[in-house]
Amino acid sequence: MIDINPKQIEKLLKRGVAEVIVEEDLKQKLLSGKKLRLKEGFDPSFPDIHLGHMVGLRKLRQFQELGHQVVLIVGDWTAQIGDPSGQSVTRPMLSAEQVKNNAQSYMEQFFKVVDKSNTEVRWQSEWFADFDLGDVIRLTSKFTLAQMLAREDFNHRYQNNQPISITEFLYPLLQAYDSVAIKADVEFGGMDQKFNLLVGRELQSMIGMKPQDILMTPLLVGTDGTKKMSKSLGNYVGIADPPREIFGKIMSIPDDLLFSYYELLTDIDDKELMNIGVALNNESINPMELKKGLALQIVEFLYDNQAALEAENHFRRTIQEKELPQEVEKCQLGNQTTSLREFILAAGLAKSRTDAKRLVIQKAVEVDGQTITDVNFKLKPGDVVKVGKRRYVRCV
RNA sequence: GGAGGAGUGCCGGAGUGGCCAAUCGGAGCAGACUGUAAAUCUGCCGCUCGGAAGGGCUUCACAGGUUCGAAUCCUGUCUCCUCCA
Repeated sequence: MIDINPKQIEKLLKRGVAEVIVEEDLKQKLLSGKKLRLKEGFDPSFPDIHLGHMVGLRKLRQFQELGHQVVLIVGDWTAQIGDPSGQSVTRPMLSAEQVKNNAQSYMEQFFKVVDKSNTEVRWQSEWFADFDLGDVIRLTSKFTLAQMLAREDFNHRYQNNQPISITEFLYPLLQAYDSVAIKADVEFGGMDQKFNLLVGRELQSMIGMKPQDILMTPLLVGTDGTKKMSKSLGNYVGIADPPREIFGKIMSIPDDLLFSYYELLTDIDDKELMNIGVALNNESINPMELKKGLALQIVEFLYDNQAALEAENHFRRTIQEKELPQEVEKCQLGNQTTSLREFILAAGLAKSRTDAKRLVIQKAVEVDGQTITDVNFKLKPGDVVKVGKRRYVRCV
């Protein structure tokens, strides 16, 4: 039932793992043949999962394949506080209503990566609904301000006279209590979760439970190549994005990111991974080709082979060969909108008349393959207007 | 309860009476180039008229006021932060 192949286990604990606490302990647990409860929590404050989350989810999936049990915690309470991790400002509270809606769509995406049949979904409200003030006081009394300030982001904010709300201190405590409630053996999370994860260990042992081990995955750098992937920074590739978009976004990552993306987001074996590293270093391969391979694999994983090939094809035609895409959006050519500028505006290709004019003057507009710099250029039905690198509209 | 500080364009953040639609950085958009929607370089980046030069309009929390003239000064309001208690 439970796979205890030491080689396999060794591999899982190495590739794409930032840190394990306590490594030796976790190894023993995995070798024991016991079915482990793998905790993963999420806050339904943002309903979208991106590739950054996928790094951890893939790890979960791999452990699942050894036969272990994933316990997914829906943080319907913590979401209302907002995770302070990595934040430099206080988060606004969400309504219980919003949280419910987000959780649903979040899970749909979650199970694109993690095996649903082997996952137990638990809502925090199962145990927090009955929490009364006494419980809260008992829970908070176990921790000190010094402990909280040991945490870097709190400390930073404190030093800089930035506000920290009391509820934010509650966040790690609630998350820790989840581990108690579901008797977690291992908790998964990104490196930015370290503090929260450690509090879970602490609380468990205070209560006389064997503390969970912690497996942290590295933070994936976003498509901008500098900051961690995050929705609010806009440098993300969403798991639910359509295939073409995923493909395109992958193609736009800086070359430097290629290796880590391969390492964290694909299943290619370690040997092949090393080869890629070498090839990148001595420039014996065109990074573009590697990027295509990466994009293919990711789209295939999230959709299927056919979608991946289609997306690649689309990329090659429209971007590399600058061909017209097969289906082009249409826009009605009204009396008022026969001039190029008006049409661009009406078709939603520019946000204002000034903006439309700017595009034309900057040589960003082509009509039937000809660059046009005259804003008053008269369009006729059938003309295809191209704005920028990849936006096309046909006049009707 | 008291003292002090802050609110500027998508974000960060200059600017303390005219030279300000407002420096700079980031994001974004575009062009060139390229082995790529990478990197690099260049331009743009409130609305509007104009091919352009240039003009008009609405902006610097909100509402009033002083002034020939205000993001900048005054009054009030709202919001936020810090410190003391």
